[in-house]
Amino acid sequence: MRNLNSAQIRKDLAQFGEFGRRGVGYSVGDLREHLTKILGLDTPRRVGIVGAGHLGSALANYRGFRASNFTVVALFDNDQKKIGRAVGDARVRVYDAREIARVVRDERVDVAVVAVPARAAQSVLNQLMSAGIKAILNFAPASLSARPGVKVKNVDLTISLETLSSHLARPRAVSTTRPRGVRARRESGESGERELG
Amino acid sequence: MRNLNSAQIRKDLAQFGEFGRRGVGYSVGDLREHLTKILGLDTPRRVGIVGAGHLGSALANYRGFRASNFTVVALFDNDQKKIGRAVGDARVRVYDAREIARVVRDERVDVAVVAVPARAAQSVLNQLMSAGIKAILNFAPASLSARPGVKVKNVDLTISLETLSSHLARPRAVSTTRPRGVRARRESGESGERELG
DNA sequence: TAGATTGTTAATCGATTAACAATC
DNA sequence: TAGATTGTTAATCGATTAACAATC
Repeated sequence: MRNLNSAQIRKDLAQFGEFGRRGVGYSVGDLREHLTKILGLDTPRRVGIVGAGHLGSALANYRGFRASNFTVVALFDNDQKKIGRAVGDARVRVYDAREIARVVRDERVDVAVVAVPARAAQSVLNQLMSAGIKAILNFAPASLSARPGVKVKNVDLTISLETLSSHLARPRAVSTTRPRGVRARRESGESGERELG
Repeated sequence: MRNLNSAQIRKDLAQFGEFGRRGVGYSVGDLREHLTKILGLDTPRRVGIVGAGHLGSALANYRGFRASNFTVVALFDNDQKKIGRAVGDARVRVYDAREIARVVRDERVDVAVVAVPARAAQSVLNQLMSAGIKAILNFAPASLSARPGVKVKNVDLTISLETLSSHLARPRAVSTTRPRGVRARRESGESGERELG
């Protein structure tokens, strides 16, 4: 966890303009509005999910989106048994994956999610790029190549677990209330070679 | 994307010991082995997933774990209809969530995944901590409080989408092959005020 | 004017890169 | 010895923090 201080926050905010008034402060409402806009969170986004398996279905029903500007407007699959059905509580129906281009246009999909098996992921990405999608969240454990101008963000669940694993491997990262004397310092291996101070 | 150079890699590696031989180089095999160990990826980890809904089921069947040291050994749910069943291709059966402590012990679970609705997440986390779990991956859109020594890593799918959204908001991040003359520089708003050089 | 808080410049700190001695 | 490549020190760069003038 990194700590911030007031100077840094003031400086960072000033990068984007003068939002505050000297001697008075910042207007919370205005600041929130500005930041939302800067981060591109003011525009509602329409999400299309490719793959109506467990993961795709979970995402279509994900409650975390409720408070955000993201709405899932389409699910795609190539399994005829799933096409036309609704998934869970989601209002959205499953479209044939061959109709990606048409549905993206009709439903004005902004952002796509790839939730298909790894072997199908690149092909799906290609279809999405052809359909004009510029922002894609990829859950498939595959490294995909996108053309310039298209942003692919990979969510690799293995990597998430691996960072936890390194925590288990190094229990010295655990916080302690023991005073940091010579002994503690030596154990943690922190710049013990500093001679002054 | 950050670039690394050889000096930095040498320095970083040297932090953990002398893995190379001057004049010769690094042994790829040895280096890989060392790094795997340093990152704590040498020990097989046994994963327990709480919540056998769409997300939990997706994770239990996630192919990305195949090449890793993670094995899903238990699924938990409080839905009697699910308990005792297998989920998808996964060999693992669903246990009663009330048995978390016992199963964690019997199955030697190292790492837990929380894939339950937000309202149940803190309570599940508490159970996992009581059972002695020290590393938890949380998918619920809730900010949980863990006691010191317990590492909770949150995977917030909304945040992942939001970073994509900011890409859509700022198309100037798109790479271009156009030579970076005065015009291009002014557009991208990069330190144009530098006067020397 | 006194007090408060921003925007901004100057000082500090840490991380990256360059340079080079040590080693094979 | 000449060539190559590491480990490590010195130089550079950028980011964070401190200080302060501008403003209300």
